Amino acid sequence: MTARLTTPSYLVLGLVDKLGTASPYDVKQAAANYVAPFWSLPHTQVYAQCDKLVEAGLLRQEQQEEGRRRRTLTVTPDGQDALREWRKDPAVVPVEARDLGLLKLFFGSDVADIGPAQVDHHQQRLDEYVQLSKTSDLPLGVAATLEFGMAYERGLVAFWGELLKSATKPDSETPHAIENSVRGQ
Amino acid sequence: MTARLTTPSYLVLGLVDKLGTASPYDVKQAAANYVAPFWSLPHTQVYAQCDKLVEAGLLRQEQQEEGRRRRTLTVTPDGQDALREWRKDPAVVPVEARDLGLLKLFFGSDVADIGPAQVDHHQQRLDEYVQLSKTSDLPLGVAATLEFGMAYERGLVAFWGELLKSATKPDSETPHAIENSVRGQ
DNA sequence: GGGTACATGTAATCAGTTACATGATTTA
DNA sequence: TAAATCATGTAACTGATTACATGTACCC
Repeated sequence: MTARLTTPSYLVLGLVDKLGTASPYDVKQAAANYVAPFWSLPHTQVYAQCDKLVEAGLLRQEQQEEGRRRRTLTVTPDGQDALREWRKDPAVVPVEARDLGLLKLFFGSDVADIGPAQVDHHQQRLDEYVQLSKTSDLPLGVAATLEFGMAYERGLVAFWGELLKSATKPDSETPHAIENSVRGQ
Repeated sequence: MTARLTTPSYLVLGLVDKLGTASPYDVKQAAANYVAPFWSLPHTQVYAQCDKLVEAGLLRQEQQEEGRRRRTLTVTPDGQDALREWRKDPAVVPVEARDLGLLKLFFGSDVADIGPAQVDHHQQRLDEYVQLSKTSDLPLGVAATLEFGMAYERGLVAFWGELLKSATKPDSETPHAIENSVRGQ
């Protein structure tokens, strides 16, 4: 209880909970596979958070004395409580887009310069999500976040695509053309 | 040239450029008014970046010796070059959503617990953007980012709203219901 | 036997936030 | 003249990244 828990803490705690029993490495893998697109963290963070959670009594740890000295982590009852509390807490933390492309656009970048790469990028991510969403038996929450991801990428593909279109036809450069296209997507 | 420039550096540089001549305080104000919703930074950051940019020769600084010791900043030709380069660079830096609500959803939060606050929050931000977008004579880039912001908030209102709807009618809890509603927005 | 992926860490650094601090103008 | 806001900073901290390091198991 000494150390304050941050979102990455709960991310690790939640993943261990999801996995049942897991080594930090398993957590790292799970993070890379499931949450990476919308909340990634390097393996050093995973290890750091595991230590913190063990110290706080939210994770129980057993370590092999030999060989790879693999650690095995399990969520303790205290950990379960903490996780339940966290899940229930409706407090909204405002998120900032912090999109570099958007910022450049704000500062007057030429859409012809940066637009095409944006479209490519978001189309590619969209394709990945669509592929992932075809996996059967996804838990509801996971499916929902994937749906969100797809809607988001679709929106961005449309946003940049539409900007490009109106940039090449300078006479139709009205903001409303953009708005409608994004909304309509 | 010694210190590496980060996105906040360019944000400050870009704002000074936009303002023509500005004190760090002006930059702080401009940041709060224009870019805050999607890329905010505290005033200490503004001052730190100004120092860095002056040292790098991208900003020129004149300081009053008396009174409020106000600093006046202008973008140097080198600064203009750096800014132009930056604006042109199409490199895409992937953004992570890092949305706490989404993460909780991923870990199985009950939509009834966290959904309503999400809807309220995003609706409120949407209203703010709509209000802002009514300002006349917005530069094209600014208008475009605002349009993006509105599309984003609209999407999130729809996303959580739809989740809430399907959560209360358990028999229609198919992912497709969610997908269609978000997409259709 | 040698390369690759597994698994785990440490140490240094850094960007960014929070808290604290202060004096200068303006306005009621 | 007192309060509010203007304008500028310093210092401490901390969450997180980057770079470095190392030994284990598996597969060809």
